[in-house]
Formats: sequence, structure tokens, C-alpha cells
Amino acid sequence: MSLTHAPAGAVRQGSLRELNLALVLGRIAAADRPPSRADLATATGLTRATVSAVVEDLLAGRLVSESDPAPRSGAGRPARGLVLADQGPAGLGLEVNVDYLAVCVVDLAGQVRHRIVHRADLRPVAPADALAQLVEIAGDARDEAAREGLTLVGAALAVPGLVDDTGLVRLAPNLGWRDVPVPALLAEHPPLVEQVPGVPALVVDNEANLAALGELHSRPPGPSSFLHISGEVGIGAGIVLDGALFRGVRGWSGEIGHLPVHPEGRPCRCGGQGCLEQYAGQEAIVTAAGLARAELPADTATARLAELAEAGDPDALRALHDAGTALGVAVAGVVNLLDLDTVVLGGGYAALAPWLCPPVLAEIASRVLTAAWSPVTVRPSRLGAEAAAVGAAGSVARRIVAQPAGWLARSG
Amino acid sequence: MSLTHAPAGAVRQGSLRELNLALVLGRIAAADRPPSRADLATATGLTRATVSAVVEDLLAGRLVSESDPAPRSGAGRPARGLVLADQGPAGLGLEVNVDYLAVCVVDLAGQVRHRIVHRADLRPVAPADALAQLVEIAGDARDEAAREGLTLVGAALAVPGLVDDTGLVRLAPNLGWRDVPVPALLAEHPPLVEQVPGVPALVVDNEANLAALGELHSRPPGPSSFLHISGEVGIGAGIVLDGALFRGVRGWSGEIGHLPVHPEGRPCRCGGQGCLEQYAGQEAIVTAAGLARAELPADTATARLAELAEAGDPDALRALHDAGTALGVAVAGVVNLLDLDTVVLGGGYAALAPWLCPPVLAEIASRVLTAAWSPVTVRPSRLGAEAAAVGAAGSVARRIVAQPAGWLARSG
DNA sequence: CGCTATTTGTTCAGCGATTGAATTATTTGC
DNA sequence: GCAAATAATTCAATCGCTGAACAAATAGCG
Repeated sequence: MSLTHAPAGAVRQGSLRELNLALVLGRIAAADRPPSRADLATATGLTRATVSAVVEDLLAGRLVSESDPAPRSGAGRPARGLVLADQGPAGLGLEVNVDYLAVCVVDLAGQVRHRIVHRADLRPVAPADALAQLVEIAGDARDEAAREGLTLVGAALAVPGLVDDTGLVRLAPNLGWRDVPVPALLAEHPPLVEQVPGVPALVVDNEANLAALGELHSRPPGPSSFLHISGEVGIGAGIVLDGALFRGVRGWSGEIGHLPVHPEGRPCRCGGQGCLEQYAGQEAIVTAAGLARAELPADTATARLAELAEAGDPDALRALHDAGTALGVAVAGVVNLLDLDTVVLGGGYAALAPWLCPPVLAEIASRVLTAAWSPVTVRPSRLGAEAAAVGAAGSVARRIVAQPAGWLARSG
Repeated sequence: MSLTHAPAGAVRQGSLRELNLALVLGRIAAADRPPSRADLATATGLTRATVSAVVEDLLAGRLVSESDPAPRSGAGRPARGLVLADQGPAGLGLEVNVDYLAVCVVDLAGQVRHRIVHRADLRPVAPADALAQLVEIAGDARDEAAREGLTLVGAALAVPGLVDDTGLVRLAPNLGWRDVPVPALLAEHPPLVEQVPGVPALVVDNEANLAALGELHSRPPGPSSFLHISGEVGIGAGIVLDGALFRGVRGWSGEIGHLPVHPEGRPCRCGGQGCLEQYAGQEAIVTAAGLARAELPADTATARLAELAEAGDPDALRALHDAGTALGVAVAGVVNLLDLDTVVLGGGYAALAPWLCPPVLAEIASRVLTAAWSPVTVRPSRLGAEAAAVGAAGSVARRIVAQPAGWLARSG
């Protein structure tokens, strides 16, 4: 899922055009003002003739459109600016979480065009029923999108758990799912998206991964390597390296919640001891702050903590400081290992960032070997709630930008 | 440094040939028996006509040669097998370490053609003098290689420390180096290698990184993602993801020695507390085994430990078990984070692997969330001593295989 | 108002690289 | 000795990029 698509196999005559389509489209997507054909020629190194030909294909395929305001003023023939089309292909993002279902539609430019959130406690709901509800909501979103000229070309589903590369949800502990064959269950419903060569109809992925992708593609562009930590009941991380999500050998990377921070400490449900989750997970913080867990539904615990901290409640402040310190120990290890310069606190951590960041930064400062030369930024996520759904939809839309040839082959 | 070279900018007509040259040459390099042109055509998806044209270029540039034993038997015209040339471009690997200088030459096929190790305590030697000695040894190696028809096209230098992307050695604590401008110092000597477009004349990198690259390219091919841990006085790791070394934002990844394994434990020279190095570094093991450090030069400490352990010395066995447990805690964290399935113990750890592996595996089994589904392999490095020098030379040779166009443009 | 300089975008012949089919080359097996 | 089989080469056709010439459209200036 990088911007430049590396050809895996034979490079044929047509690959040339495919690569240049992606190159030009990627430039248009990355530009902050609508570039002209001439701008694109100088930026890409292609000749204006080639750029014109490539742009013609992109215009014919409705992936870009010409914008009215000229991008330049001065002597000479006025340029025609090129922008990503606000009609055409779009991505569908789906999310099943503990206390809500979310659906959203993101267009080529990365804009969230529709967003539907259905709040409900999903834990007692059977997986098939939860997915059926999701499909129904997604159908509404698709119809709304169609009225605006958007065609859904792929879907990505975020779940809070381990997913293998076939889409099987091995384990989603907080949802109570185990070995749920999501693609098979969704195949029983009418298809939500149009099939496009090169774009998988459905991708199932961990919510932390997809939230990290959302952060990666948020505007203005941020760093291309960072760690995105989703602090919910469990703690997951999405690792973005050189503009691409690193999924690991089996797609199960990012289990930062089970980094040992006190090797002989509290036992963890994973079988280990002293895992980060036992010190900085939602339940640990809530308990340490003196809040009985039972009286708080999962979705309000974070808000309540932020309220208390805002009001200066000493127990809450201490709990957050301790959690931040534990988080900092783990993060310092990750930064030492991967040499990242940006850490994003997402999910439930986003709202708690004002209290978590200082202790995290303190641990980094004292534990990271290279901290003196290279400062590490720790900041809350830019995306709000349902970041995973937005990231999921964005990942589909990005795929069209990165590999436009498939879409163009489909329709004239 | 991946096998498939992704074009960064404009894709012109000539890029097509460049990419297919790399594709075909990469196949020849990866094959375990000399493939015929027809084999290559089916393997790459190119037509036989194109493969013939590409191979002609490769033969003309002396990157491949035709092997005598026919790769196939049966009816039909016998195939002509293609192998990487044993003459032509080769990579120069250099290594400055605490107790030796090493130089080696690796050819396109990854064979170590020459290796010179000069044992000496380098700690009291000024960086400029150490490099001057290295250049002299390397000159001999180059001359020997030239007699076999090998042309050195690039050099890579391994140092046990932090290197930035300009080749400046920021800090090599065990060598006593700080802010050593290696490229500038080497520029004062006559050039060792021939300049080839696309191949940097000199790359300076961390020894752990280059040792990991050596492991990556060792035959037979192993996994494309793994963690390679070099256990010396310090503990460094090379992280190989999807066949490429991950260097981090600033090139300082892999500082696994400073992963916190006992957050409130022993103070570390890095400023943190309870770093892995304090529990599994060479000094920690030696001390725990009851050996006075002073009586042992750095290069024999590991050998002595292995001897004692072999003999069943209880102190040594306990020290190794404890070190392995600490290492296992750190490795379990890394595996949880990156979802790797292979961990290679290199450097001084290689000889101690029989005693380190069991406790490492035990920690992984109890702490890694996905261990039940996906077993993790922990094994010693395949390369012996001076693995970093071999990896360094191999990384240069690999570059020619991955981007043959530069070499071909240079000479007929 | 008209001319020139300037910049954008298009057209077109030329060229390099791949393709696919036909052709040549070389061996095994009957 | 001949047919079948497989390998490798040759060659016209095609696709896509290039470079230069050309057309389009505007600002500045007298």
C-alpha cells in the first residue's frame, strides 16, 4: 500500500503506462494546490506530451477533473488545474467494535463523505448478526454515496482482534469472537461494492492497523514512519514504516499491549506476566483511579477519566501518570528498536493525551539512546472516534490512487 | 536494498529494460540450479524473445555466463544453463571491531572469495590510523581479487556503533569513537573501488545491520523477515522486514540492548534503568558466571563461557540461563510487536546459542500472544565470525544484482 | 488597440522495447 | 533415418515515451 507501485513480475509495455498513471495521479493527490500538466511534467520528470496523454486517460476515467481556479497568475496561457474527482470511485470503511458499529465512505481525495455510527453493545450479539446489521447500514451508506456519484469499489472492515490473511478473525477477546470467518459470513449478503480489478472486494484487518493507516493519510501529510497506539480495553499498535503499514509475517504485528513492562509483575490473560496492558489498559487505569468498573460502560470510562483529571482529581491524575509511565517504558523500547520519531496516541488514549504525554516523554528522554540527538514527538491522533473506519475506507480509496489502472480497465 | 527495484520517478522507455534486466538477473540469482532462457521466460512471464534479448545484455556485460552442464535431460534441443558470473563485479566488505579488522570480497553469487582478518586491539588506536590499516589490507584484497578477474564496485564498512546517513560515526562506545567522519578520512587514501553508476563507493553502517544482511543473503535462502541479534559487549539487532533491512527514520534502529527488561533495575550507561544489556550483555554474563572480567580479553570471554558451560560449570550455566531469560523477555516483546517468526542469534551469542535458546524459547512461549498458532524459531547465525564484513561485502554485490543497469552502462 | 513575450497544452514523426508467430537448431526415441 | 520435442533466434507489428514544432491564451507595454 505504498504510493509507488513496484511491479512484482514481468514489466511489459503496458506496465509503463500503469506506472506513469500511478505516478501522475499520486502527484495530483499529494499536491496541496491543483497542479497543471506542466507542473506535473516538471515534478515527475516526464515530458509534457506524456503527461497530457496520461491525464487524458485519467480524465476519461473520471479519476481527476479540471478545477476552475487557475493555479498560476502571470503572463502566458493560463494553466488548467487538476484535482482528484469528487465523483467516481470511493472506499467503504466498516468497523465492528465493542460498543458501536461504524460505516463510512471516503473519496479519492481522502474526504469523509458519509459516516454512520450505530451505538449498541455488540458483546452479546452473535458475529453473524452483528455483520448483518453492519451490512444493512452499509447499504444505506452506499445508496447515499451513489446519489452523489460515488461508486464503492472495495470495503475494509476493522475489528478489535487478530485477523489472518484470509480474513478469518482468530480472536477478538473484547468482542467475544473466536474463529469468525468474516468473508464467508458477508458473502451471504448481496455485494456492497462493485468489483474492480486489483482491488479486493473485502479486506479484514485489525482496528489498530487501520486507524494507523487513517492517520498516515490524514492531511496535511505527516511523517511516513510512526507508531500509532490505540488504547482501548486492550492496547494495540499500528506500525507504519516508510509510508506502508507493517503487518508482520502473519499479519499479527502491533501487539504492544503484551510488551513486558514488569517481567515479574501482574499476570496477564495472555499467559505472560507484567504486560503493558495490565498497567496502561483501560481497566487498569479505571481501577487505579478508584472507579468501580461495573458502574461504567466501556464507552464512557475514558470520558469520565478525562473529566476527573480535568477537575484535578488526585486519584485520576496519579492513575494516568502511572499508566503513562508504563506506556513510556514500552514506547521507549519500541523507539530504541525501530528508531521512530513520532508516536501517535489514538483510540481512548487520544482524549487522555494531555496527561499521558508528559510521563511518556519523560521515559523516552531517559531511556532512548538517541533521544539527545533526535527528539521524539508524542501527540494525540488527528482523527476522532471511529478512526479505524475512516482509515479502512481511506485505505481502499488510496488503493485506487496507487493503482489506477484497474479502475480504468473496468470502465471507459 | 530489495530485490525488486521500484522506480521512484518517471518511468521511461529505458526503465522497462532496466527493470527486466533486474528481474531476470534476480531470477538467475535466486534459482538453485542454472535456469535456461526458457525457464526464465516461464518464471518471469516475459516472452522467450525478450528473455533472450535481456540475457544477451547480461552476457555482454559479464554478469552471467553459460554453464556447461545442461539443466535438463530428455528430448529436444538441450538448454544452456545460466549462472552468475564468477568474474566481474564484486563487493568489498570492511569491518572495524574492538579486537580485529576484517576485509572480505564477495562475488555476485554471494561467495566469499577472499577474507583477511587482522587481530589487534583497536581501542587504543586512533580512528584515522585504524582506517589507514584497514585500507592497506583492503588494497591487498583488491589486488588478489583482480587476479581472479573480479572488479570491486563498492565498499561497505561495518562499525560497532551508531552511524548517520552521511557515514558519520556518531558513537561507537566500545571502540571509543565519537563523531568520526569516516568518508572524509577514507577519501585521503587512493580509491579502493571502481566507480559504478548507482552503486555508492562507500556505505558505512552498523555491524548488527550488516550482519543481518549477511544472514539474509546466506544460502539456502531463509525467511525474508527476521530479527538478527548481535550479542557482543553491547547488544545490537538488525531488523529485516520483507527482505529489506529496516534502518529506522535516522538509521539508528535495532538498539535492542536498551529495551527495558527490569524498569526499576540496574542503571545503564544509556541513562535508563534495567536495560537488556545489563542482564544479557557480555560483561553481565561474564560477571554473573563468576569470571573476573579483567583477566579475560574481550575476544575470548565468549569462548571461555562456552567451554565452562560445556563442562557443566553450574555458575556459567546459571549465568547463561539468566541472560537467556532476560533476552527472552526482550525478544518476546519484539515478536509481539513485529510478528516475526525467526530470531537469529549472532555475534558472540552464536557460540552460546545451545544454552541461550531454551530460556529464550520459554519466555516466547509464555509471553507471545500468538505463539500457540505460530511457532517462533530461534537459532544461531549461519555465518561465523566477521559476519558483518561478509554481510557488508554481500550487500554491495547484491546491489549489482538488484540494479544491473548501472554496471552495464559503465562497460561494454 | 495591437504587438511581443511567455507559458500552456497538443500534434506528430521517431525510436526503443516487448510481443507473437514463424524459423532455425539440436537432441531423444522409435 | 525420421518424427517429435524442446530451446533459442529472427522479424514485422505494436505500444508508449520523447523531442520538437505548433497552436492557444494571457499579461505587459508602447
